[in-house]
Amino acid sequence: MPLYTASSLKAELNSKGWRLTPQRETILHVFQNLPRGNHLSAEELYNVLHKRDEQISLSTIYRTVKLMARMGILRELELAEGHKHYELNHPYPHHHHHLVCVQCNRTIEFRNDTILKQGVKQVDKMGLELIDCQLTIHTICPEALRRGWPAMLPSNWACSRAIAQTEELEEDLSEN
Amino acid sequence: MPLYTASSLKAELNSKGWRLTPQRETILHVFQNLPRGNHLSAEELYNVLHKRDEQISLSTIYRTVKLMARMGILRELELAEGHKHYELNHPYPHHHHHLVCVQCNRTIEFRNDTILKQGVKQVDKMGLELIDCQLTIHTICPEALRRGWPAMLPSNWACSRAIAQTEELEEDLSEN
DNA sequence: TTATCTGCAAACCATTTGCATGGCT
DNA sequence: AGCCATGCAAATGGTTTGCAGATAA
Repeated sequence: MPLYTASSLKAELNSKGWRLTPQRETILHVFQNLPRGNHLSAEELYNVLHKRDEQISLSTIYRTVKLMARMGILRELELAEGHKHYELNHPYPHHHHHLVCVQCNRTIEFRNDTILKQGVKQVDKMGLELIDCQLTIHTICPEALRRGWPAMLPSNWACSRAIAQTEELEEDLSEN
Repeated sequence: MPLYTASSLKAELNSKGWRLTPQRETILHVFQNLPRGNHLSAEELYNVLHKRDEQISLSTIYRTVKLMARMGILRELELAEGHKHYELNHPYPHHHHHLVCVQCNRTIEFRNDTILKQGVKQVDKMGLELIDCQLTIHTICPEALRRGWPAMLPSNWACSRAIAQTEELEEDLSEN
């Protein structure tokens, strides 16, 4: 299931003059063990590591995560939360895309093989190499629509999904 | 050709309790008159307006551009340059997607009707409303590949496309 | 008239960077 | 040994926000 073992990661890094460090290996493992559908921001990754007493500096996290994204190991997601998220770049058939509500920022994953095929076709046509291919669909959820969206009332309005999301977050935080 | 006239924009804004201001009208016009394939960051838009002596504050630009993106009038692009770009959200058949080189950040537009169709299908299936649908393909250009990419040497390496891009930029700047 | 909008300046905050130390190969 | 990587702290820079005055509706 893991796409990379320590040694295959090492080989790929070394082939470019880079090194396999404990930090890089640890970070890869975190992503490999992340339940499918989850993605982490740099800070979230930092916190996950802290709980495990495997402390890695934020700088290193930012550097590693960007390196791995450029290598095609991770995928960089821009999902409207104001910061980037990362996840393993799964190949077919686990490759997927994202749908984001512009009001509540809730993200929904979906698979669609046709899109990946079109991406590959496009890249082939131009003689390029594909690193990542992601469709992002911006929508408004039904609840927001019902309330008369678009209405930008960030301080005193949120659709029920956004509220549910906030409550979930607060529960997570209070668990510690 | 323009998707919105002053009055249709006004109608859409007013229907949500918002207002048509000279600033909003001006900003829409800038995007409507932008050659197809161009996109502007907030700061670029600010500079364009300054040259025309139609000064609008950066805050207003940020607020307007975000509002219009949430309304579906503009599209927010994340093209790896470290800041967001905006362009008119053209409907079919002018709808398009982007391809970005992870080394030189050069962006190439391409059209692919199949992808938009899949996006619409996906959203319909879930009973949602589509605001925007954009495929972003990350690649490495042939020049970067030839030089042994991936190799992260930001200070002393750039593929010829990146250099060409820089030169273009410098020419643009020296024209004033 | 009143709620929205603008402009300004200050605040924010995710991300980057310089540098000295540490550690792969 | 030599070069790459890490950690820390400071800097960066795009974007947001509070507030008072201006202005659509």
